[in-house]
Amino acid sequence: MARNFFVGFLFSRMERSQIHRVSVADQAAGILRQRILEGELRPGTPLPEVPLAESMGVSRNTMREAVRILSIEGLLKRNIHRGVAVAQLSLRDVQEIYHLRRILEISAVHAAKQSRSEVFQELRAAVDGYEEAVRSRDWAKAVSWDLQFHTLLIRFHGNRRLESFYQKVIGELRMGMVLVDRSHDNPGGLVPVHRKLYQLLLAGKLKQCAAILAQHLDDSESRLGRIMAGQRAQPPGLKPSRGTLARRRKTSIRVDGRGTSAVAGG
Amino acid sequence: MARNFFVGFLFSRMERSQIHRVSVADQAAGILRQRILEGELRPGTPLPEVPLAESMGVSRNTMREAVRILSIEGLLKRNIHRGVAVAQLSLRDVQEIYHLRRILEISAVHAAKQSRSEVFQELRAAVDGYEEAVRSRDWAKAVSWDLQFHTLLIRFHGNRRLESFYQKVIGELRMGMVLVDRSHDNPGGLVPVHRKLYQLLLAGKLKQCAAILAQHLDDSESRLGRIMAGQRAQPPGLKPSRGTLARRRKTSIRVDGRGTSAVAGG
DNA sequence: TATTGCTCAAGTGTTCAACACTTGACAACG
DNA sequence: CGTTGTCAAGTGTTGAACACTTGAGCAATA
Repeated sequence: MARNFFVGFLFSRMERSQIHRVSVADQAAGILRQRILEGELRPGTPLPEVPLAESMGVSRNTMREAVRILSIEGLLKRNIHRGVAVAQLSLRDVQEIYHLRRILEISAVHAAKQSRSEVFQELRAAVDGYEEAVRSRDWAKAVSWDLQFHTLLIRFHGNRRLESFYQKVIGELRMGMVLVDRSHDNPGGLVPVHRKLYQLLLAGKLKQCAAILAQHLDDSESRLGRIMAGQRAQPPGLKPSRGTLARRRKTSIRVDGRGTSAVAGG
Repeated sequence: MARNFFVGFLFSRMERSQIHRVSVADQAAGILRQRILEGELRPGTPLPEVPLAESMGVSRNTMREAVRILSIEGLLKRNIHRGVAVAQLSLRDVQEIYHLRRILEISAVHAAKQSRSEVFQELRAAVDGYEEAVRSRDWAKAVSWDLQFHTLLIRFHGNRRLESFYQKVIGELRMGMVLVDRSHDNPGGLVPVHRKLYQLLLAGKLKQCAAILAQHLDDSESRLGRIMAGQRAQPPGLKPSRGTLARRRKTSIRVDGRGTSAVAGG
């Protein structure tokens, strides 16, 4: 018994989660998620099961599990017997998501006082990283730091379920943002706002911080809404609606997306 | 064209959703979900894939899809290579869930004014149904009406994502509640509170309503917490912890659960 | 005695091949 | 011009198969 105590002490820091033990389906879902979130697979892109599975070197059943995961997350849309496609955010979706962000982030700011300081350190890092990314004109990274900042706000709630839900919602939003052409947008202007939010938070001026955050979210929403409205009317001579799923030709999946994607932060 | 108009008119009431077009995996997940939520399958119950699939007459792959769905919903817990089991709520989980309910329901009450009256009708029906169920001592139905009332509150947000998230969370809570023995609890006392909430809502006294709701949620949480704490110490002569998954013997699944389950409302 | 190593059964993770069914497109037809 | 077959492509589902992990029992060992 005494020996067991020492053994337990010595090995108490070994983390079980370090051991690479994730199912193939989860890994496939992860890869696909990354491709979608990075804009390699644009919204609306159909994803036939067989070539998709082959392109990743997994079986069709395993790929179906992966697809199931992502469709529950909202990144893919399944139409029964008609296949899956990368989900497309409507304007109403964007409104819903920003409505959620207002509820969750603002209440998070109000709950910020009793929290520990580690979150503040990470917030500071997010602001600095954001600024650095904008300075080097790395927009993909800038968006990441931007959303990271807001995700950290949610941490003030100290609620795992809420965090994962928020993460999922932000994922959807990010997917919707990839269709925004970077030339239309300059996310660099949002750095001062984030810095201001951080300073107010640090000073404990929560009401003021919440007010500015609300304004910030309103601005972001209307900006994204405008861009999406313009984007939707972009193909000038075409019919406005081609149905939800464009019928796929015999093309294999375009692993090369290489779009000029990304950037319209929040 | 004119013909098409008439045809469209004649068939406009035929609902696409009526046509039985749900995948088998979804149906299996639905059945399993129902069994869990009704307490037929208690928290901690291991669910081996093969007999489970056979008991529903579906293939193992299909059942794996169903299991995947429910594990994402949080109703099942998957341990890799060790099988799945009905999830068990910890006290921390309960705290988290009630924290969420406070955030979501109270802000919903505050957003209640600009909403339509149809929600009020349904709220009224929920209160009446609750009272009726308590009068006839049908506790399962009483819990349903109780949770239905709170779900309707969320409708004031008018946010589909939020509604489905709340639904999921309530599902988890309900699963946790099935281990509460009905003899320890009398949910009938909560009818007046619900009626009061409804009346305040109808009168537009939102702040007062929110205050009572907060109190109500606090009470429910501490009540459930007390019961769970007592429940956890229930098996007196046994070791307190047998690991997360009790190792299964060669028994087939007990399709007959027949526990004296349910009832500790919110 | 406590530890180590071995074996074995049970169960999960994953793949593969097959078939039924649905869908959309195209051509033949009235 | 609208309707009706026909057909290929793709999904939904099944069943069997095999590799691998896990836990438990049992013997060998120091």
